[in-house]
Amino acid sequence: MVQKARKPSRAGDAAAEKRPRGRPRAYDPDVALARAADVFWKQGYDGTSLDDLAAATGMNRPSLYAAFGDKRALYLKTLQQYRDEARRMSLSLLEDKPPLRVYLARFYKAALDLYVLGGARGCYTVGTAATQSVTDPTVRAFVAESIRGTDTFLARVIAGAQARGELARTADAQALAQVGTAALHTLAVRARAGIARKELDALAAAAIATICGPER
Amino acid sequence: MVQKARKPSRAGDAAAEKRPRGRPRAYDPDVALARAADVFWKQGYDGTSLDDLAAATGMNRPSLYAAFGDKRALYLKTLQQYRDEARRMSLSLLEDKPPLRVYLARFYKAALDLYVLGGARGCYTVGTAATQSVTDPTVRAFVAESIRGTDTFLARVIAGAQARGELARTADAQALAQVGTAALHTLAVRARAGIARKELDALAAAAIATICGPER
DNA sequence: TTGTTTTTGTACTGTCTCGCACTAAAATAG
DNA sequence: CTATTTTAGTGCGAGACAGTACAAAAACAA
Repeated sequence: MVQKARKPSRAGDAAAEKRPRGRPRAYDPDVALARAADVFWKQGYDGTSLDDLAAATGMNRPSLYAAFGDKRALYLKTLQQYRDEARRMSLSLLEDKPPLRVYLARFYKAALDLYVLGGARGCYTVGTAATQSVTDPTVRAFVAESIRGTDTFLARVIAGAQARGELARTADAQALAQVGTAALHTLAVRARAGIARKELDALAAAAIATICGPER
Repeated sequence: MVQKARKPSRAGDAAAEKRPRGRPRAYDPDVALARAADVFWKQGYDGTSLDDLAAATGMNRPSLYAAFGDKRALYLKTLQQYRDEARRMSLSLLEDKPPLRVYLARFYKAALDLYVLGGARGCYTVGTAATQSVTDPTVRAFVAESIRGTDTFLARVIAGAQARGELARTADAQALAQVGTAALHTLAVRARAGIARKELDALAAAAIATICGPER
């Protein structure tokens, strides 16, 4: 699975902004990073060799080192990219200010779409980083931050809905957010265990009902 | 960390039932299995070498092979042992037929005691098997069975409490059990992320409140 | 063309790793 | 005391792996 080589762009190329001096790269760093993440996602950090990564990205080892540093540095970059993308997505689903119930449905659907893409792989962070977390303090801190980030993001969304009168004023937004995160985690684990999408959807619906109350 | 050598038992040994013919083993298979699990638990499956396992068990590689087969077979045995032990524990906490609220408090306390033992390592299955789950169908099936086992076990416990009048008759035991499992999963992940015990305890308490209703 | 710059691709080194063959040791049986 | 049985422990060969040195290639500059 080789990356499509960028054709040698001549002078009149469309989006070609001032090509730098030497031989042009044969790969797109962002695409390569995503391909590398795919491999880590499936095989885990320790289960992935540099040859696996080279094969997946279409790059050879020296190019990998030059572009991303060693295996660990590359992995950390994929984690970062994953989290950035997830946050961007979470925010974009909020743009038209939907009711909480609608938003959560979108949120879990988007997550599950990602979790079952190309086989049962679950959440990238839960499925691979959690394993490394014990031996690598940097990864551990990253995972902890990610989880807290999800908690506080959901808490903010839920508090907003509460302010709009969608939830009882007595409800504890913080606690409900943790229920939401817990649901995400169990979905992440269950998806990686190969449990069917239908069941996962039902679980997500149940979580939404727990947070928002039974459907009217 | 070498295993204590069993002293050469003479004829009048207490629990010595008919020693077999050849040279006696220098290790206890169950202890060795537990030590091996400790290493996998911390470093993950792929992150653990046979030398690591040999060092941890005090056995050498040929003895490991003779006793447990190859690395994968050994890992599967540790998974089995972990699940058996977890189930045994879950049942033993139920022996004096405590109220649901009390039982769940014990249940999560026991889980967390295990999850933070010797550093932040979380749940063995979630923390290590989930990673292997994608590439190893046997592990995947095992993880799925374990999760379903937890679901149905908690459902049975909750339904029992419901029958005793501890929960509203309208409550959905199945759904509440999934909340309970989800809480366990988020605790497993969070523990492995190094989140403090105090926070984990609070999360467990919140989960219990969600299942049983606010404390009276 | 010729030189400069940057990337690509090959090849190499030392280390780790698995799995097994083979020898040494520790026990029992007779 | 010798033979037999079972395990312990050493050591080896084949292969995987990470990381790097070095030469070839592809672009631009002049």
